Amino acid sequence: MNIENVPDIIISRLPVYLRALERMYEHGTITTSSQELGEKVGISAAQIRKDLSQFGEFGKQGTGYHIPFLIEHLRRILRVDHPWDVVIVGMGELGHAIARYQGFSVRGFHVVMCFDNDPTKIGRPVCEDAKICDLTIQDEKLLVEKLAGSRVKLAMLCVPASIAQQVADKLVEAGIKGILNYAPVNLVTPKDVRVQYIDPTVGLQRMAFYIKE
Amino acid sequence: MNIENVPDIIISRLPVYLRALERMYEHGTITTSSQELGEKVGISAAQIRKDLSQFGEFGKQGTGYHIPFLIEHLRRILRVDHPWDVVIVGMGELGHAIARYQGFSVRGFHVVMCFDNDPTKIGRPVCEDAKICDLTIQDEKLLVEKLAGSRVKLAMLCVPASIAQQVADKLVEAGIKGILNYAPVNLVTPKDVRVQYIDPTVGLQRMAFYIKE
DNA sequence: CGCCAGTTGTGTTTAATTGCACAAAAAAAG
DNA sequence: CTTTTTTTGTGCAATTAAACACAACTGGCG
Repeated sequence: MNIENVPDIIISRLPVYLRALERMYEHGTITTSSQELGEKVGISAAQIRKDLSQFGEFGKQGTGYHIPFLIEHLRRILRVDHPWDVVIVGMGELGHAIARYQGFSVRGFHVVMCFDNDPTKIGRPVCEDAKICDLTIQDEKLLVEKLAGSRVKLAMLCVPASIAQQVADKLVEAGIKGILNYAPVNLVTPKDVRVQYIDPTVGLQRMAFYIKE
Repeated sequence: MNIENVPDIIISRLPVYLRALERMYEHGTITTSSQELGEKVGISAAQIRKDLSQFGEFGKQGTGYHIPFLIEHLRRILRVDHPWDVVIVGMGELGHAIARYQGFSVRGFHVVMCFDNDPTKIGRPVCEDAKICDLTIQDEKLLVEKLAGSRVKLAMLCVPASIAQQVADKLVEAGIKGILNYAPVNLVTPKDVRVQYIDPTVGLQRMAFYIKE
């Protein structure tokens, strides 16, 4: 039950459990079993019980798990029981789409600043409709300055692959501890700075392997 | 060297190797070692050698790997040595952004049809500028009909979570074998239909766990 | 040509992950 | 109140994945 050295593979499943539980709760379900949850997320019941048991005893024999209780604990474990501020670097098509997307905010991640290195973009509003997003694109040169001392620890990286590493280095310098990297390159970072990769093509290629006709 | 039962975890790394190799090749490098490649992708050299050895002997002692040769073989293994047609279902903000995004096409995945169930969207062009994307949004009701008998085997699912499963069922019925799912729900599919999940929030939550102050 | 530095492919060992199975507890049924 | 059913948490076994280590091969150089 030492939360410090829980293997990452277990951590990686918790958001999936949380997502499914939140969904069930929205649908009015207040109790579930490892079996039922397992069917929803495609993971064996034993696996789920073992994963959860790393952090405490949340279930009750004969009954299962009380959903709101488990949600609360998972959020606390993942440290998403409070909202997080996030910045976006690289305001191309993708950066704009992400900034406008409402889904992050709903799930507790607030975009608070946007940066780009293109002088023609700097100073422009991210979105015409200020109700959707009232941010202004800032100069990437000011990144370190603006972030140092702020509480922002998470960034989404949407710059071209060719400059992703150097921008990542700046993010590290600015005290960022987690980078959601949309650029199709692996990043090298100090080990206290985590990177999560989002490359749809990798997913497509991986599936293509299995399609035989 | 029986390609059929190579573990999925190995397959999942191949696109990452391929991506790095293509990048190196674009930069004019024509030879690399497992050591060097490992540093680029953050995976041990031994792991890379063992992964590749599942499919044949591509390297040469003393020299390493000839990059274009290895790229060619990885593409053949992953079956991305020819382009793939893909459809998008759900033309909200996200679906539009994906349809306009040029990156898929560059890496061999061509968007050939777009569907939505909203009558006000059906018949509209995906993009004002036909040079970027000259597709028209089609009625989701026609999905099965249009796809059956076509060679399309891959789909990107961008509909709201609430209807994702039922649309996925239709995709399965239409003969789709791989779904890139952007909806934040797990999908249940027959085991010959693969699903890859893209949920940025999961990545953010996973990183949030490690940020302690 | 012979030696050295570099590098692969793989057999073997070690570590990590998952699956199994069951006692213990709770609730439901009789 | 007793029995049956349900379901958890967990020790142990089995499986899977990763790391290690080295023989075998290659190319370069004196």
